[in-house]
Amino acid sequence: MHYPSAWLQGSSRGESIASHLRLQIINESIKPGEILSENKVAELFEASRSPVREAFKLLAGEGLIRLERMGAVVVGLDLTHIQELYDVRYLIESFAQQRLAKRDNAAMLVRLEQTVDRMKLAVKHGDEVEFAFQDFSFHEMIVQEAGHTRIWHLWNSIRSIVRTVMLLTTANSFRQGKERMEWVADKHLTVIEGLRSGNEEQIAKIVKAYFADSDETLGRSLS
Amino acid sequence: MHYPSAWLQGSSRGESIASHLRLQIINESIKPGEILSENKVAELFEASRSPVREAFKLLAGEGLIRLERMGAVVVGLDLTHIQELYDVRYLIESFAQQRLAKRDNAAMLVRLEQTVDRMKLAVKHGDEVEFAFQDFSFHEMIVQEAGHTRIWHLWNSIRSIVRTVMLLTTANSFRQGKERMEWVADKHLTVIEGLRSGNEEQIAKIVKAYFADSDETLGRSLS
DNA sequence: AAAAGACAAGTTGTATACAAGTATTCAAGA
DNA sequence: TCTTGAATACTTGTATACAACTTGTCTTTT
Repeated sequence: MHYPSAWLQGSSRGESIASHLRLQIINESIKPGEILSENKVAELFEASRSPVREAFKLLAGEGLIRLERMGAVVVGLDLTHIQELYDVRYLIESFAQQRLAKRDNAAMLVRLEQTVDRMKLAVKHGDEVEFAFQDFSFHEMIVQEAGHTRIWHLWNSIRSIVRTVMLLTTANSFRQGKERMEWVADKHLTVIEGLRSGNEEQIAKIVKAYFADSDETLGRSLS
Repeated sequence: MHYPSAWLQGSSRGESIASHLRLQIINESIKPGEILSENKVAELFEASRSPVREAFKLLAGEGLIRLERMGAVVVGLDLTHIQELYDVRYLIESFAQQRLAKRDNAAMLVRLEQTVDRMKLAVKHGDEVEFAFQDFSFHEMIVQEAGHTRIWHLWNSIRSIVRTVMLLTTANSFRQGKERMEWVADKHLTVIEGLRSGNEEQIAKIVKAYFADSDETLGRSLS
């Protein structure tokens, strides 16, 4: 499995290398405990140390590797870590949605619906990568629209990992059939309904249910 | 005002430059809208572009500057942004404390009490920098002890900013007299009491009160 | 006078070079 | 056989070099 090249548009060599390594680490093609050196990785990607160094800094900031005196130690993302990632996503997204509850979201809701439509289209075409992309966009849009600088930066700090995890789990979920994916897409409609209601308690309930389901989906896709 | 050199122990030239720039940006010695170029900053710090580049990446990740094609644009931290920072701190810390509620925290509580003692000693000696350091350590300890990898990384992503903001606001608060600082130190004791009780609702109430107070302190120190 | 185009200065992204420090290995001696 | 020590190879952090691109200015042309 390769990182979708379309997702690398406009990114530097360093970010590109980071994306490939990130996928392989989460993928466990590169295993926890392994030691990466700037020189070896540079040779592997046929690049110089500069962009590799940038990639290492990015991955270290995401906690996927740990920079030490002699080599970068791969930390990896086991199931526990992924569940922790969902904890954080829940924290960020419920904050964002509570903030949106008070506003007029008409324009955003239209775009969210369009996104869900694209998800369903992706199911029809059997296009996993497109589905993952739209799923990601859906959640990112909510966080962005909340208009909270710091929350947005928190999201940015896990953005790449979330995108990659979504790519992998979506690929797994697709193997459970199209009905399952339809169900996943429909789950997003409940979120839209919540936001449309503008009722804070109802939104809280829906977001909670959403991530409880996601957690269950996660367990299912990795067993 | 300079960044305390003791806080730079073990950090690379790049992190060091980042710390100095960070202080000046939050300080508004460097104003929003200004454009920094790698070459000029390198010359200023008598370093090469490599560490400056690293510093820019760090500051961009923290949202203090925005990397563009031609130069880095200073974003800065106005009062609104700082309040947003407190929102995030509240989010992180209440999550961490809720997690701690279920555990046995005897050892940690001792260390927290020691930290508060050091804060009071710092007040006695009129040592602002030491106070800020202990205050910072207090909150970092709580997040770390929660033992949640992802929350820890969220904290890491705002760590440097929080530290610097604390340094500046503490310096301001000191001008309001020692009684005020004693009061700030005592506030931390209520947090310890909460954690000792192990009661989730009580903890929630205390953390909420703590950050409400901090927000008020913030307004006071910047007006 | 105004517009268009070429040129010059400055910027980043990447590659390479160098220096300081660390781990490993291998050999020699107890 | 085990320990000790020196040498070697490899690591990162920083400095410098180069290429591609952007921007603003100045000249030339209409």
